[in-house]
Amino acid sequence: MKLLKNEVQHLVMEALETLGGDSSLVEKMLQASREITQGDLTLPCFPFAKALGMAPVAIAENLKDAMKPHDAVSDVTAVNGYLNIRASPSWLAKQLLAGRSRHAADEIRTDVLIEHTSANPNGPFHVGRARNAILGDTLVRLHRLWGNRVTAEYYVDDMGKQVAVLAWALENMSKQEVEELLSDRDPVNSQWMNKADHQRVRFYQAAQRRRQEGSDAEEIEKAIGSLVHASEHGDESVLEAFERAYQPVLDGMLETLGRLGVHFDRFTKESTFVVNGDVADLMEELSGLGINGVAENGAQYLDLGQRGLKGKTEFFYRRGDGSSLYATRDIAYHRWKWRQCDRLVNVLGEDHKLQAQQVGLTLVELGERKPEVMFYSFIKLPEGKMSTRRGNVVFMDDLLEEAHAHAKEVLKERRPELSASEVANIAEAVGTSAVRFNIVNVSPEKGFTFRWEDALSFEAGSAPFIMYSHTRACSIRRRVQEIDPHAEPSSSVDMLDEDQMPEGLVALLRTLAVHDDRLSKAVREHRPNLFAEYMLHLSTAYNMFYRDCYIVQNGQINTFFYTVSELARAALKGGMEGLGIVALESM
RNA sequence: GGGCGUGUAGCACAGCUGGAUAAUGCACCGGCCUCCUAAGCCGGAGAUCGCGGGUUCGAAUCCUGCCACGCCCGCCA
Repeated sequence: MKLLKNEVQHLVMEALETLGGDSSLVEKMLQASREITQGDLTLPCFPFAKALGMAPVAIAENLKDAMKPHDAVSDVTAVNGYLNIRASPSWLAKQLLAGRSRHAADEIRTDVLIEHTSANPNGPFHVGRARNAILGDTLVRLHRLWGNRVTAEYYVDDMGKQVAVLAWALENMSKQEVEELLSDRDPVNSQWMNKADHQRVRFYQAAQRRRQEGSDAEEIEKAIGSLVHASEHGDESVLEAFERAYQPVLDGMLETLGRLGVHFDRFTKESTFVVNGDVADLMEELSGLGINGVAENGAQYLDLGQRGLKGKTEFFYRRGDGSSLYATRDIAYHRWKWRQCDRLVNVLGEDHKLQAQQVGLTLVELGERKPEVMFYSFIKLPEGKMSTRRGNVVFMDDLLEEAHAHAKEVLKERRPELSASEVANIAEAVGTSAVRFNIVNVSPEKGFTFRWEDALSFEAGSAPFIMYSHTRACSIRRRVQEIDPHAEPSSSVDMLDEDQMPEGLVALLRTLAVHDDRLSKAVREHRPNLFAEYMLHLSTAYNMFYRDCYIVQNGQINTFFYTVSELARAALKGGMEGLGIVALESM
């Protein structure tokens, strides 16, 4: 609790100095209490024992007695060698009501560029890719909640083999031929028949099959090879043909993502840096580096082993034919990105770890900084790995439909009086929010197994749980305004005496007070799950407050409670937006 | 074979820059709707923190060995 720490750290330091202890350690050691029931800040006294020649238990006791009283502190205790400091709830309330709980502006807000998703535009968005989009978009939103200026960027892979296969198939195969080749597979869900990503992926899949099994596989390979070659040398007519092939697919994917609340500020095409010459310039510059090496056929690489890379140390950036590689273009892209931000973050699957290291080391070699990377591990199905080729994928479009349908069922049972359009609206919000939360709630580097029952769970620990708390706060506001249309939250209200404050109120005040502590950590360490956890705590705290503190009773409005409720409502709403959960006012 | 990551109640997940009785949810058991929405609240039970060593006053947390799982080790993207 930084709010409290700012206030009392010097008191703890002074108390420690009276015992002759090294107060410079206090800054680091005075930390949020692990046992929330014990207090808000805790100083473990063990590290001071040796220097003071005193038992930790005695140090804690002495510190307790030496601490000067302060408005912000309601209680200081010494337990088992820990000095526990509890914030005064009424002091907390005053700070919160006066808007002083936000971290000070000394924690700089910056320009951040976050690249995420960047999936190849060759087919519908599936759940396996969802982690990138949802984590990335959440990170974007959390940075914005914190106050940073953010550009969310999608790097479009508009050249190379995958797009070439798609373009070739659309040019050279008929719809009928495609369906014949794929006759052993499930047909396109009729609901998505007219969605270009679902339509065109069939061409891609059929072409893949012909490339592998067809009698003319060799010729096809040749044709595709020449397209790839042309695109890599910046042939604009080929690149334009590619774009005509993938753009409708990308649009379909973005429609799906939009339904999840995932949006981008900018799309940057990979070919940009080939066409504008940046890649050629870059390769020229790389070839002049001391760690440059040349293979027999003229291909070039950097020996990153000399810069500490383990395992395979040769990093190839130029083929024997002189063309660039994906990673080379990525480096050109990164230099371009660095010219427009202070902080650069990439969201990447764990399969990109080596490549990210190569790109990072090369950037350093060129005098640039490494980007920050949020890695996540893949989503798998209970049956095993997801694979487009084997056809065991869950499309995001289908998941969202399921989630919507499930929410609708729940809703019909709970709120039979709602109209069809209200039901549709709420079900969509609940369904998409639940899907997002299910993914964002787990730590990115942990493996994730997609289970329908988890994705569609609406109970405690889910997005609807948070949404529900928020609607309660909204409902209360509506009631207050019905009673008195001019009712306003007020920062100058009579508060309850500290000893009369109910448990739920105190819990809520304490939770609101640590909002920025948790947000700043989530943003700094790119760990959205930490903030998701906070939002669950906040919702629980609001529910306790709701239980203990009647804002409207016998037609009378309790302005203090109402003010606290409104603070919580704002925090809930802001936090929900930060997580991409739809903040409904009624559900 | 080498590199990186993960391993915490039946399941899922937090805590990991060393500190108290390892937090939370699901499932399980028991209570709460004449009272601001019960998608809620209260209580109960459930954990050799993968296994073995080491460092330390103190280890889920740090070091080391082993085991299991994932990812990578293309002049692919």
